[in-house]
Amino acid sequence: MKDQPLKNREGLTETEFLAAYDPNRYGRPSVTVDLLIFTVTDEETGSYRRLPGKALKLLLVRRADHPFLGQWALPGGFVRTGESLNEAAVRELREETNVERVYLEQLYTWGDVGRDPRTRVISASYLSLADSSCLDVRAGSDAGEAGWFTVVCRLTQERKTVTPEGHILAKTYSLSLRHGETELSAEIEAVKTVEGRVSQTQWEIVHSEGLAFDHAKLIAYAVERLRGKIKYTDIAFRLMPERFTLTELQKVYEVILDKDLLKANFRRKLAGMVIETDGMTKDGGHRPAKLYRFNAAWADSDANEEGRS
Amino acid sequence: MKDQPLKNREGLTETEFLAAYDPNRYGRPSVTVDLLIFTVTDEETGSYRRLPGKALKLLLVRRADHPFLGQWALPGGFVRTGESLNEAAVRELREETNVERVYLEQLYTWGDVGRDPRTRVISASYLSLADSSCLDVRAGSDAGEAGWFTVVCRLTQERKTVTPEGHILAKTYSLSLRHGETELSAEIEAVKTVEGRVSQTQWEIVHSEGLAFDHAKLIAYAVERLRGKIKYTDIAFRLMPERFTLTELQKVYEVILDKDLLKANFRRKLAGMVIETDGMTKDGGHRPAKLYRFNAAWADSDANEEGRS
DNA sequence: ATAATAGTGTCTTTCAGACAGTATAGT
DNA sequence: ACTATACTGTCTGAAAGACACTATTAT
Repeated sequence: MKDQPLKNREGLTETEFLAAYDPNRYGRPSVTVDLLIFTVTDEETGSYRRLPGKALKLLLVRRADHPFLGQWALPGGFVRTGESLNEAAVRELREETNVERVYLEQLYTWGDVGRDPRTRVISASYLSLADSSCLDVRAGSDAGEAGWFTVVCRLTQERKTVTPEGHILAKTYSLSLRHGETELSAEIEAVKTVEGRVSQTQWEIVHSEGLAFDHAKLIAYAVERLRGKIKYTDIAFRLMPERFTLTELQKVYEVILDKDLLKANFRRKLAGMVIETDGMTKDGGHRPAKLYRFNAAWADSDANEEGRS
Repeated sequence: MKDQPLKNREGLTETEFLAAYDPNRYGRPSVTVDLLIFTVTDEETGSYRRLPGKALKLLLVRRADHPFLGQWALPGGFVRTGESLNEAAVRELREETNVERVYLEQLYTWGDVGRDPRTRVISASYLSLADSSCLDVRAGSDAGEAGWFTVVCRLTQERKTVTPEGHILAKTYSLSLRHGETELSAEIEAVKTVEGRVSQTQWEIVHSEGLAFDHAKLIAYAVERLRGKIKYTDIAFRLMPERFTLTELQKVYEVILDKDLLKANFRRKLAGMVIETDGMTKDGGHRPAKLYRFNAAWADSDANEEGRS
């Protein structure tokens, strides 16, 4: 607004100030992005003229170095100086899966001290969803082993304690990840405390086996979030191929929500989000189904999304 | 699982590896927390026996140094080495407002390059809500001026463009912040792009006057989030005093949502969240109202809260 | 015919929205 | 009586949940 440069208390102009600025005045943590890349695959039922089931899969990589050598971790890496947080997430995603144009959304940033034994690390977690037919399932040009793990995350306990000033709601999730012979498991608790006019939610790992860092927590959090958002947004379609039957779509919802839905109601609810194509399935032993595609003109009500919050 | 220590490719055990680890191998950005501290205050209507109106207020501090010297910014600061992200937010909140036990929730982490001219800065934004009667309104033991700004954030334009492969939904918000003679204004766009099976939302500042950094974006995002959450959680009560009338509560909803609500419906919807007390208002020229308090046993359905998503 | 899936019709309950009405203090 | 607020009753229509029913293919 003024043409003559402002000076601060030391009498420096902004240019002078910036030239003298020492970026190391405050300790600097390392910042990483961690990716939760989910997809849904068909699982053969084997038996005669039955439709394949669906499984929710998550990509994990095996750690080839300390710390947590040999354990499984979420793909991710350090944010570089010249790239934004989102760009780092896109880069890591491409490095791990060779896909680029898929759904990617920032979830939560984890910043506890001691999360990483090497140094102070703050990690922004990103949720990514992809159609399995677009993915090289032998993922990872990156070094080391990678694998798609079948995810089962189940609410196993819900405790509510009423206190004089409020209540405590503790939910325990058991998380199980399977890939071939490898089975990882963990138990995570989400504790919500309401006390007077204050409330707070905390996620804690009760126990974790085979998973590196605090990644069990990040996974449980992401699954919960996925479950929440699938109810009121169109994210499920990010997991579908171009054309699909309504039964396939319903199975995707069911595997994510970990519960069965009623067919008639499901179809009514999703009617506006899909468009009938002229294709039909013509496989085996039963009535063929119409193929649908996503109605890209459908607009959800939620503005707060970061490709949400 | 094994008692004999694992060694990596260089033959180092974990202890050896950690001792040799160079934390500066990757560039380290600075990390800050930025606080969006909202409260609701009474605004005198002046005129005869009328109830006071309500205003949504946000705490801003005036920058006493470069960059953006003299402009207004969100309170916040660097995360220290020994404290978690949440702890840093709690500390900054205390430093700015002398309150500690209030609602605090992580919102989103902003990591664009060039957000801060000093150095690479990544900022986790936190939403805080407090009852104005708990706050020292002359906020800030911290150096410099601070002020509670009346927030008006209004959706001024909504453009939907249908493309062959999807659609683009652009929402323009006009943000206005007033505190005494000072008036800050900005225009922010939230652009959601749906293209085939990919979607993405981006927030951009169209113009910003008097607000430092990209804080206009953080504010618009927080207001949108607050509007979203007030509909399905109990956060509104974090802004209320111990006892309140239903009309007061309704006015808080109205000032946040920036629209009028129908009384009968509002009361029906909130009936389960409040408990009648035996108090009554006994002020002026009209029928007295019952006083209510928050029903702390009320449980919202949303697990995904930090301190949701 | 039968197995297995595809797809529809409709009843009930719940809830949001709209509106009209009654009640009660101070002056 | 009048003003300004407090509070209630009820109609409507949309959406969610539950369930029963019909349709169509390959073998």
